[in-house]
Amino acid sequence: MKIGELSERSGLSRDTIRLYEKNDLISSSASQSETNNYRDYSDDVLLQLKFVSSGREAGISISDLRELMKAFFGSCDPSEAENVIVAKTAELKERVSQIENVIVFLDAALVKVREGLDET
Amino acid sequence: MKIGELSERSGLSRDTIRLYEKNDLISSSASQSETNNYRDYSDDVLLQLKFVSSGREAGISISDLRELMKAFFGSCDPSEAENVIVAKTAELKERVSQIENVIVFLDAALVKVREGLDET
DNA sequence: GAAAACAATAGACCATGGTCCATGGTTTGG
DNA sequence: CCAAACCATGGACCATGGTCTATTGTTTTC
Repeated sequence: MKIGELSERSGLSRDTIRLYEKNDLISSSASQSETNNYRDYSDDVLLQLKFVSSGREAGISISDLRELMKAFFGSCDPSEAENVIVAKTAELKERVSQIENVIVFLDAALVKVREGLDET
Repeated sequence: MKIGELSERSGLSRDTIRLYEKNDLISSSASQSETNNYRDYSDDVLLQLKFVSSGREAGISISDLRELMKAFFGSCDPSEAENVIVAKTAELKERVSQIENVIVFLDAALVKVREGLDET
């Protein structure tokens, strides 16, 4: 499919898709036509973009995602892929626990605020 | 205390502290001395910075943190503070679940990678 | 076949979150 | 008293992640 359809189906702008491609998160091939230089994207790319955008929403950087994509889909050796995935999983879990710490703090603050409300 | 000590004790650079102060995450008072324009930071600020930096590490933006700091320490009315805290808590929980989705994906990928390793 | 819609490329632009540097003033230690 | 260490201010600079624009070329569609 061409970038327009991919954009439509992925919910990402053309610009963002091109940015991701430039950063090696996805790849494409030249279209069959000899008269243009349009890029052709496979259906797989759609799945990859879904992963990428959920990763971005979760706060994972593009360069981290590039490593992960390489581990998943690239042809690098599986034991290195394993290392990357294990490492990133650990990072993400650390991140979750950081956020949960903040949530705990917020919960405590909420209790205090509500006590203040009661007294008023 | 002066900014140097605060920097030392908080683990944040002077520049970062000044950035946070400019963004109203913390505040300071003029020093007693009439001959300089140094700022003076209370011990409370140290706690606030601890919260801010853990929030930053958890990926919370400065402007979001500003709202939270206002809710905690500011003099805005408690019911609005409650709203802010509840809203931010919900956002953070959403973020956690996004990250956990990615982790699930990574776990599945890991299994596949390991199967691949076994076969080799 | 002409206009509208689409594509590629490059570069400008923007916000965010920091760091670094230059300047000039202040304080502190020896 | 003098140098070293500290402070404030402002602006430059950087990376990241993305959007917007202009230009030029290609397809679609009527």
